[in-house]
Amino acid sequence: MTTEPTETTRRNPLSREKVLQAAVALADESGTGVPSMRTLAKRLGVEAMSLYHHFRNKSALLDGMVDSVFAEVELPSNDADWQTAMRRRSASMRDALTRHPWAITLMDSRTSPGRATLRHHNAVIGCLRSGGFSVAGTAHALSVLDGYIYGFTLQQLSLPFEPPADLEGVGGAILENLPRDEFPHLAEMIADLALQPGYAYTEEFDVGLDLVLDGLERERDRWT
Amino acid sequence: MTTEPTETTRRNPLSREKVLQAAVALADESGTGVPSMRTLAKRLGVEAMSLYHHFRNKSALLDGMVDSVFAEVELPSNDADWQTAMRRRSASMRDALTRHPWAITLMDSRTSPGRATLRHHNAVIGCLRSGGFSVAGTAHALSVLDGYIYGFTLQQLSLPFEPPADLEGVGGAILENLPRDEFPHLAEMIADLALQPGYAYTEEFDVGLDLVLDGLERERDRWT
DNA sequence: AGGTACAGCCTTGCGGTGTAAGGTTGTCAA
DNA sequence: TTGACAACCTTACACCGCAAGGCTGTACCT
Repeated sequence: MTTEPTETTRRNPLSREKVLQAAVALADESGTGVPSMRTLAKRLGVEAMSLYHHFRNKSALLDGMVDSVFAEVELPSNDADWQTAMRRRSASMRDALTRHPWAITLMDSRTSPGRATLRHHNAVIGCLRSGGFSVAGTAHALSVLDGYIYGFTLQQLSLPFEPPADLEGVGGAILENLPRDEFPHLAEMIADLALQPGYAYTEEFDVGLDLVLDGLERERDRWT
Repeated sequence: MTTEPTETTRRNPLSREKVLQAAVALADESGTGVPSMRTLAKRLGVEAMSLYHHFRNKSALLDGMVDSVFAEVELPSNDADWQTAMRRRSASMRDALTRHPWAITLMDSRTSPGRATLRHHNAVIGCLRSGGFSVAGTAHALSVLDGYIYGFTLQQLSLPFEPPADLEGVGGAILENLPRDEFPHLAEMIADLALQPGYAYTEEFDVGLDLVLDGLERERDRWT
């Protein structure tokens, strides 16, 4: 009697994972942040309300998105010493946050961590513990390290240009309508650094990371 | 002929500053973040669209809010050495961001800094420069310091409880439905630290800050 | 074979959002 | 007196998250 339009529907029903994947992809494409339920549904060839069968509300979906970003982050290996392990997972973390710029803003509004997030934290703690840190010392190290990683990435994302792009043009434009006599040090810094052809803000990350890691190494045995 | 209902209107017309003040207050009260234009207008006894006579769009209002937070931050004084000056302005910065939790989330979406923001950065740069840092060294120091401050505060704000509040209760609740055999290190850490009566996450800030400042002091003369 | 339970999806509708377009009003200078 | 003009309001639109409830194909039981 009727045709069989439901075939396609039945063939590929949507799932938590498929929805999350689409949501992440959509958020990555539009720099405007998280997609709306309606646009997300449209992308999946589905009505908006269907998504609520897989997620209790939008907040749950956001939780899932954040967790899927953590899932992309390389866990610290136990083969290397803790410093190189931390260096690698820090770079991986920063890369993931840069690939998904919406994630860092999302992170601070979510309070219930997912499994990938828990696994990540557990692995990092384990790495530091077997690297010789006490429990309290691990807490200190985690606080400084993650604080630095998130904060640096946050700053980098708020820069008014793409990281490798023409810093000269933007820097010059800022310099032009900046009252140089009112903010002399700021003007000097932009002039000296940002306009230097070779300057890449991204490299600052490693400078700070090394500073933090050196400090941790020095304090490690003092932290009982 | 008509009565004079406009008297109150004429007596206190709204201004950029009054709108900003109300917006900040409203954002502080409701933990839900930035107020909508309508609720903000209602608070001011005005219709929503009236606000657009003082701000080109909502983004401009948000810029103003962020700038007004920077205006609250204590500028580094030139009387003390750079380390204590940085320690004081860091604490002041963290306090401001804690008073206005919505600000840090807002910061990364704004790209055009206001006057108070520029003044703040200029003063910090000046303090480091006269503390003996080269231009490049100041850039490094700024990157690490601000990164740490923002990142730490971001983490602190995303904790699922009020900083001084009952960590025991929440920690215990988390511990209960956490698969301890799957995340042993995480469980150990929560058990050992968070449930300790004396533990206050806030104090972690100073531990990390001292670590960063010590590192900066050590690297200062190496950075040409 | 017939009945029933149910997961998956859709429809409708509500109260909220930012803001474009244009109307109204009080003030002040010419 | 007139006109310009800033401040403010009204209306309207397209979007948002989501509560409530309807429909339909599948699966299992008797």
